[in-house]
Amino acid sequence: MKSRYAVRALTELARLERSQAGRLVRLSEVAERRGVPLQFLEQVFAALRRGGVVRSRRGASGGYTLARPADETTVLDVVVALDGVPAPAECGQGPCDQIDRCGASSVWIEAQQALEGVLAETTIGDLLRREDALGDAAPMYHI
Amino acid sequence: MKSRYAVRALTELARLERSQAGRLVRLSEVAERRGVPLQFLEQVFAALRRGGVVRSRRGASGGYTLARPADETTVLDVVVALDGVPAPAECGQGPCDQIDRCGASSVWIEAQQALEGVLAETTIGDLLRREDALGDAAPMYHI
DNA sequence: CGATTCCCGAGTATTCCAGTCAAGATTACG
DNA sequence: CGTAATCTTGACTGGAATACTCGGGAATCG
Repeated sequence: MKSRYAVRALTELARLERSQAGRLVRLSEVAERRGVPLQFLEQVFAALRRGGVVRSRRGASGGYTLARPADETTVLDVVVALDGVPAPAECGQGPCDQIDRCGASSVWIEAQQALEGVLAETTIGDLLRREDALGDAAPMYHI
Repeated sequence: MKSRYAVRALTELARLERSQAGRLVRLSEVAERRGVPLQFLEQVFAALRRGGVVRSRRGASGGYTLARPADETTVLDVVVALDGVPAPAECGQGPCDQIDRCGASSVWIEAQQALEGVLAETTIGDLLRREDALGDAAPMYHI
């Protein structure tokens, strides 16, 4: 949920980085462009920093930058940094005791792996390119 | 979350149905075997009935039965009946306005489709067979 | 120094979820 | 018919998570 904000913000960050190489990007700039409350973004980016997705420098003319190139930063990295690893397959805790022998749990595990697969194969760079393509061409199709 | 209880309960229901053809299954029976609070199961099965997954008859010697054969009842059916269709890709509501043109949203849509794919390909019958296999063979591997 | 920017912890208002309670409706069977 | 068994419904609750907000503190640059 908050991952969605993060992904969009990171895409914007990647775009700004591309146009002004070297310079750090202010959070207020991103917040304004995407219409997200600044103080909420601060909280999100703090978590992203702890997760090693972005790096920061503070003080005047400080800001954020991607820790790795946009094409090596996956959406899964972002989700893990924010919401923790998605675990719809908690086995070994309360509900899974001797009675059912984890046969029913296998679906959730497979589902989780499928989900992680998609998230791990998509990078921020991909999204930036997709956004560029949409911006050039069509009017907006609200799915 | 509550889908997990439902899937396990339905697996148990399928097993009981298999052994006593024709007879309806009491919820209290399922609840006891899986150690789930009865009144919670009632609530879950009410939703399953509205979703067309199970059928019921009330009164003495009433109970529940699968609406379709176990091999034609998918896990996706269950999840949809309980939590509604999983929609990590809400587009057209608040957060997705003109600024980002849904380029970033494509990941969530793909993720959702991958997840639905897995859930739609697994049936209650599959799970029952998996559980049987585990019961025969190994001690329990808590994943 | 002082402006700018990130950083952090606490606070809040709302929403969601697991589980409970109590009473009503329907059927079976004697 | 009457009674017991069983499903059906709806409201309710306590706790957790979520989406923010606020206010101040710390680093860095000019």
